[in-house]
Amino acid sequence: MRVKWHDGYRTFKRVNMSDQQQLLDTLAQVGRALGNGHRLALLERLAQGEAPVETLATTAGLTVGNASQHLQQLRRAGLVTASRAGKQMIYRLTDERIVSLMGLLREIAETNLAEMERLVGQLFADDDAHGALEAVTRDELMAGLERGEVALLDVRPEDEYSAGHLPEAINIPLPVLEQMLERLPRDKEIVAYCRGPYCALSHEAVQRLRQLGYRVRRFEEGYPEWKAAGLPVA
Amino acid sequence: MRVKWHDGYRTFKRVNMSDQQQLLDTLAQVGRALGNGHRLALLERLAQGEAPVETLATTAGLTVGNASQHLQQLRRAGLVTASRAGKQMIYRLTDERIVSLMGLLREIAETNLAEMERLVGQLFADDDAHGALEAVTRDELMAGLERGEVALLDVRPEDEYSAGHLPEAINIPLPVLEQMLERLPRDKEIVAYCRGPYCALSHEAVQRLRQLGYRVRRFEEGYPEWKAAGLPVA
DNA sequence: CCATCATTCTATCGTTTCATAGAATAATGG
DNA sequence: CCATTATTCTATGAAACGATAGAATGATGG
Repeated sequence: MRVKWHDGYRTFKRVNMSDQQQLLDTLAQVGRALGNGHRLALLERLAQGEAPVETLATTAGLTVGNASQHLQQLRRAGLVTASRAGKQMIYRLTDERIVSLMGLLREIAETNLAEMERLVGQLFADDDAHGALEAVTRDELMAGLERGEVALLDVRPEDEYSAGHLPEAINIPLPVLEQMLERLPRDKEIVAYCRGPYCALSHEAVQRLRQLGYRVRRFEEGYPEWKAAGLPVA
Repeated sequence: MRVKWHDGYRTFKRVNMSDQQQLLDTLAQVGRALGNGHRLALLERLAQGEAPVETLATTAGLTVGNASQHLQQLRRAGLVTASRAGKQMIYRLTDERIVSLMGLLREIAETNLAEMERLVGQLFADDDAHGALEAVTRDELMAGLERGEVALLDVRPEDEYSAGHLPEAINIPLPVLEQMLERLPRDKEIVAYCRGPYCALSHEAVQRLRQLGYRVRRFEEGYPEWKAAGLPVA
């Protein structure tokens, strides 16, 4: 029973292999897809919404060719699909649960890896320097919105915002923040969010706005987590 | 800022790398740990309960030396910890959530990989041959136990059973199944379970018991999933 | 202290992964 | 049909991974 597979090596190894081990090997293929920082960056971008290769390459800081290769690998692992739209190939996540998978991976890593704690600490160091800027939790945010006490600020690029965002959120991409301050109300607390817990955009936005005298905090999650939790999006 | 790391290559690459990418790279380390079938087999065994290296090596079908290396890798990824007990090193999962992580990985793979479907189909082919032997769901099982209509059979090796098992379960390791039939009631339906959805032990047990005329089905999950769901264990 | 047992460490070899550059393919608009 | 644009494919070299065998370490029990 020689099963045709992606390459000769595996074909050889899989001969006479228990169903069990074959299943685990196939699962491992999915694990391997998560085993590279650049691919995780691509997945994080895809969690914001579908996108063509060039966009993905740019946000992940890769050459187009290299990004394409990583995307093929994600495709073989069943994590993304692609469809053609004119000259462009549009990639998207196959499954809403992939966001949960990455979230769980993150939580486990944060709990059990010292290195992780160090890096997260570093990411939050600037916040602390400005005086205990705790991130806003989901419940807090929802309560604040309910009472009309907070304004939501989405600092992601415009294309990610328009692919989906939190209800009522105002979009000011970080690079043009200072040029569009008139969009922000001065009488409410501002809560900034971006791509997820590790996305630096909202950290940066909070720092810059505080320097300008705004009352502003960071939402501890991002758009993908909000959406994956089944909460309403626009 | 040259951070000391596991090897020279990474140290070099990480210079001037964004916090962002460093975090994703560290996460990727956890992903990579899940990217090998043998390591997944080790994790599956560890989900049954802590064990020394030799036991782990045997159940995963590895040499002791090789198993040790894989375990080091899992340790570096923060997925397992080890402690010495006399001459032996006892390994265990660091976190209950790792079972959920593997479950989610499995669900996503099953939905999105054709190869996965094929292999699962193969695993279930024998059941179907004997006439639509649907696996028992968790709810069904709980209802059946409640009404006292089913007897639970744990076909895992004795050491895994004694590390924890479903309440009221009778343990008959598969290799000695025929020698211990007197432990099984003949007036109830028997539900067999083992290590998890892909574990072949309960499949095999069901086939052999049906040949002997027992009314018997398979539980669709295993001990780790039951425990991870917060249900009572003995 | 020595012999034993369990495990880890080290060196090695073959295979795989990753990034790069450049060729090939596919759709579009003249 | 040709030039352009977007993407994928192919070949290459450097680094990492995985399995093996044998040496080294660490705890135990005489």
